[in-house]
Amino acid sequence: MSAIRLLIVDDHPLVVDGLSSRLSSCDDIDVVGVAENGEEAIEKTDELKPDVVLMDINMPIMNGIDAAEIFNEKYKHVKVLILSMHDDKEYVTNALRSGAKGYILKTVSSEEMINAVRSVFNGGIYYSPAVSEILLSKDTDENEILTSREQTVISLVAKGLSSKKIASQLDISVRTVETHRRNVNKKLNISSTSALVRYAIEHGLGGD
Amino acid sequence: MSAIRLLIVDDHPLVVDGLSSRLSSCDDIDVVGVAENGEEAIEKTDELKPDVVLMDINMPIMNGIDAAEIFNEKYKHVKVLILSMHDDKEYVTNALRSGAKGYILKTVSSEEMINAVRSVFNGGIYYSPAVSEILLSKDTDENEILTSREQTVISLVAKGLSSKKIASQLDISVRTVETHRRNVNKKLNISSTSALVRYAIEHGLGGD
DNA sequence: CTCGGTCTATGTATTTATACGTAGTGTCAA
DNA sequence: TTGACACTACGTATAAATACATAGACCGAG
Repeated sequence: MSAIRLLIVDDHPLVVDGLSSRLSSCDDIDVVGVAENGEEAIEKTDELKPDVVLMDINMPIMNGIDAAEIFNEKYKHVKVLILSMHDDKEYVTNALRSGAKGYILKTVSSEEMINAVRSVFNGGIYYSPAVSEILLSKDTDENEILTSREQTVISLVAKGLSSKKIASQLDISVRTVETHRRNVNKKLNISSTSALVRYAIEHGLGGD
Repeated sequence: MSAIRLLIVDDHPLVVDGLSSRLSSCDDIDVVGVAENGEEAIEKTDELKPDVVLMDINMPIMNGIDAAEIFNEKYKHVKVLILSMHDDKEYVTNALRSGAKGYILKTVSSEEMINAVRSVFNGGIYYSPAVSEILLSKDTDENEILTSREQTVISLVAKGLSSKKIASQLDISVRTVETHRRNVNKKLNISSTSALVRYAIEHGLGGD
């Protein structure tokens, strides 16, 4: 049985080098290449023919989610395993929606990461325990109780716009913006702009 | 000549493991231990006797800056090398102010990281080229035009405290807090709390 | 000693945000 | 058709923030 051909995609050379180094002691995993962003990973796939792509999300030029979608379209045999620091349900569900076969956090041990690579190679879907917990959580993700419009508004708040400017941009009245803010505050049990900005940034609604 | 005793401090096991693995091929560097936060690093120092501590900034329980300050007080012979993803001048200057002998970004190659470890061990101060550029930059970092007090105030704003609460905490009048806020807004050309919070978070003044 | 910078604080005025309440309109599913 | 939901918006009230201006006290450097 031949080794798993692994492509590592991360814009931090230290991370890449460390992973490569660590994996060099695995007989059944062969690091066939590295890439610094999603686009480069895709470009190298024909040449490198990876079985599994271990990929970060936040990268320049093309992020891991967009790349995973393309892999899912054009290279169905290539399994994407996301390696991310983000443990928000939002990120996890977006990744899986994009076709990734697994999601592990950067907090996991090397052993678990190696197990994850093996699992997805063998056709499984791998979530680290912490991620499983997030997905199975009975606690509804707060973003899911926010309407689309509310998310739009707080995203703009998080970009630093005042309610007046938001109203202008969305062509609605200031009073409507304030109502949306009030509704969000109530749903999330917060009562300051600061907390609202923080929430937005921490939940992928930072507006950037 | 004996090997450099290196202690790696990072809350991401994958990073730690990768670095250890990579460094295991260096004859002159001996990874004598790892720690997941600043406090643990300090606690292990008597036992492990590291020459150099390669340490991240953002970690639970005690961040790298606070830890570096303590190293600088209690273990002067131990050289702290910061390994961080943050390239803000603020982070760099805070780190160096805390006594760290070097600052490299997580974007550097393994070779450079190894060189950095050697440099600080040999008594030098090491900045990666990108960091040097930041420090030599003619562009004044906005944080540098904020007074210490102003930074304190906006840090608390970013933590979600109202001006009234900040006044109470700092034992000054609300009007003084407002004046500080106004001065900051003027210097940074912003005019909303949301933009202020965002600025603070993005420039290491998030108050966390 | 002088001067600049920082911190503190107040007067005045206006705008903005938070919060309670209410309700019309449109859409969609049952 | 009805009801639920989302979006829109206003009345009322209060608190908080923004902005302009001014100035005293203290400290440190020249």
